[in-house]
Amino acid sequence: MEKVPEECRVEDALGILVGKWKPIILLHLLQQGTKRFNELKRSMPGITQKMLTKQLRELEDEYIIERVVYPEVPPKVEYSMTEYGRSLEPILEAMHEWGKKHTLHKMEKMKQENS
Amino acid sequence: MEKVPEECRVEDALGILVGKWKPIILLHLLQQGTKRFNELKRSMPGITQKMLTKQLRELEDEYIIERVVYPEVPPKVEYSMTEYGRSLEPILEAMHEWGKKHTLHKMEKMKQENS
DNA sequence: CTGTATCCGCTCCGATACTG
DNA sequence: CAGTATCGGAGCGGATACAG
Repeated sequence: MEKVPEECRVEDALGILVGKWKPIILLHLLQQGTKRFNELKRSMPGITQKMLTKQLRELEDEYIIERVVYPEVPPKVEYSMTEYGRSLEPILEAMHEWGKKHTLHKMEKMKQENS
Repeated sequence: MEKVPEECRVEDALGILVGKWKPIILLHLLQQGTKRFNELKRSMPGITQKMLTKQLRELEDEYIIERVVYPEVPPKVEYSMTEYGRSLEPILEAMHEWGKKHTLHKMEKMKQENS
């Protein structure tokens, strides 16, 4: 119960999840642990190297994922969720569940309107 | 326990929350119930009429908020959360809490890196 | 009071080519 | 293998003017 509404921090979480490929990247890393750059790329048909790199960098900058470079030839880079990043999992799960329901809910509503 | 990863619906929820002013609009309507267009506008310094209209329409299209027009002169339009829209509240709350922690977490990390 | 209509800069994202 | 560089289109959001 607050007299003065606390400042809204929803955007801080939102900003991290926003990006065409970020939720799916996080899903892969959460479900399958450590993955190499090309493994991720192969598991996301349609993504370009540029976009994968960009989204991974942004998640890394927020300490959500970790990037480990192995100084080998050919190069090998592994990505994984940080312990901290895993704290997003309940939110992603909640959004996924809500999203599923919403898809159905919207179909219902639109059927009603077109009758 | 699923063999085949279920299709990701995080985006469906994400898409609804994305928009520069949407979280703050939802916050106002959740905390303060029904509000008129200009009440909302006054409570969001910086927003333009065009943007407020646009974001409200998008939320309405997703059945998250309800728009009631009173056929008066001057016009009177009231906005409120739908019952359905309120199902987003736990997610918004979770994102808000996570966002607060993230702000602190990031400050810590950046302090470490600059030392 | 509650909107529309325009114009316009900016960022996101895709396509493509190149590199160590 | 894992990137970087460049170009270009599309859409978001701001400023401003107009309308019922």
